[in-house]
Amino acid sequence: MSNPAQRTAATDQAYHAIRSDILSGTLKEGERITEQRMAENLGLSRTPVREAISKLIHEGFVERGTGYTTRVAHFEDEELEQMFQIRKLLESYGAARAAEFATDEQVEHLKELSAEMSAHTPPKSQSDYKIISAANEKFHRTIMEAARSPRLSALISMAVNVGMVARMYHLYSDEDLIRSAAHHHEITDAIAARSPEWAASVMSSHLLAAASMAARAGQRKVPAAF
Amino acid sequence: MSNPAQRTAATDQAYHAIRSDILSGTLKEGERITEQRMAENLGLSRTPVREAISKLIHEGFVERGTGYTTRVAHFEDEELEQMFQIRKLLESYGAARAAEFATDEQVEHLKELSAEMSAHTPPKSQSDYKIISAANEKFHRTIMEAARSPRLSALISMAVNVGMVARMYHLYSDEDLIRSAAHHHEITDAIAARSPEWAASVMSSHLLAAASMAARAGQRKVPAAF
DNA sequence: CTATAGTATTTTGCATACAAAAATCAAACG
DNA sequence: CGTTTGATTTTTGTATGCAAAATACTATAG
Repeated sequence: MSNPAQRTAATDQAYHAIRSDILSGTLKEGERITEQRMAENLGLSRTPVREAISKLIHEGFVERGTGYTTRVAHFEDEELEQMFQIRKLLESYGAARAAEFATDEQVEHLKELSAEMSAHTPPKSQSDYKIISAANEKFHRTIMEAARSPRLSALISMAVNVGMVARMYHLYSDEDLIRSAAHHHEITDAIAARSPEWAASVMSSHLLAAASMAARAGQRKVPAAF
Repeated sequence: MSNPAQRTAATDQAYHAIRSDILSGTLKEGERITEQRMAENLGLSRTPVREAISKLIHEGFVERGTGYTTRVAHFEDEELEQMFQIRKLLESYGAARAAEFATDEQVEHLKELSAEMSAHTPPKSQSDYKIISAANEKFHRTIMEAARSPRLSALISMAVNVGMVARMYHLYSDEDLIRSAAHHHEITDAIAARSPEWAASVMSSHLLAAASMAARAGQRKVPAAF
């Protein structure tokens, strides 16, 4: 259009913008989205928007129907339950390996992330939710890196529908979040103590608790999160 | 080049071609790949190749280094072990769910497949191997379908496909294959008996045995689990 | 001969163009 | 009034062009 030398990664910009719109509810569940409209709104061309959408599809924020219909993903409660079960299997294993292979720097990083989450728990504002959510994501990713198994990481990233997780976060009660924070601390300690079984066990509890919350949340209606 | 608007999914074509080249070894581990060269080889433009590569990166077949270096992901020897551990986790869970959700028709089908495999075990000819292999594949797929979890199915098929092409015939001794056939029968019985724990337990044994064979076979080839 | 600086060549990221598939709309028909 | 069919407009998939970043190459200095 008129912006030739844009050196700020357009794909990232599109990705975050759309993702944010989905999480904020600006784009509602089931709403149809098109590359062109998104591109126009952002003042970008279709190419980076297209790539961003591909990524969002892979992560489960967006889904393609038959033909040219692309819409904000809506997910079944059953799927959410399944996802947590699978995560439990894979991430427990990952945590055990992390206890074995994590570097001191990674352990330190986990401590920082745990502390950050605790500092904002229970959350008092929307921004607290965002901070917790982001730190949580990074926490789990750091553990998987520490597990030193690219294949495992790839599988988990396929298994985990980030969109589902992010959108259900606001369904956690304060008690849930406090316990979650405690779990993070305990997982960190288990890894620091180099105890694979302990780490796996706590991770398992952590995700079973999450699965239970997911099931419980199925009763209520979701008013589109933060 | 001179190809007017090909309507046969170019992205899929590129994806499968590159993936296949990686699995077959045509593209070696650590080898650098560029969009342009891939596109030229396939007679496509960069765009679909680019998308295919993005997908492959996300799935862990390809990795980006710093800058413009994109190369075939390095496949550690140790990852073989990981692969079986992961498969053990996922397929045991799948077997448990199958015990819960399989239809009578599916149970019947599993019985037929087990019987067919037994009838050709130990194999006396190359065609016996092929029959066993085909029945084995169908057996596992049927269990997966019976598990009623598309996400799980997708993950397992990924885990199995990664680096595990069908050139594993000679790694199994007759004793191995006899035991494998016994496992299949027992898994079928466990599912027929609607016992998730039994099914999961036998499946676990089944894959641990396969892992052990893989370790015994050395660092070179990767067997599929019969 | 090695190291380094400067240049030339790749390689990617983004924008744009165009054709085919799909969706939308409208008119004809029951 | 509802349904179907045909034309019109979106919308996507793919190709292509271009500029900037990164790599490879070359020549020069030490």
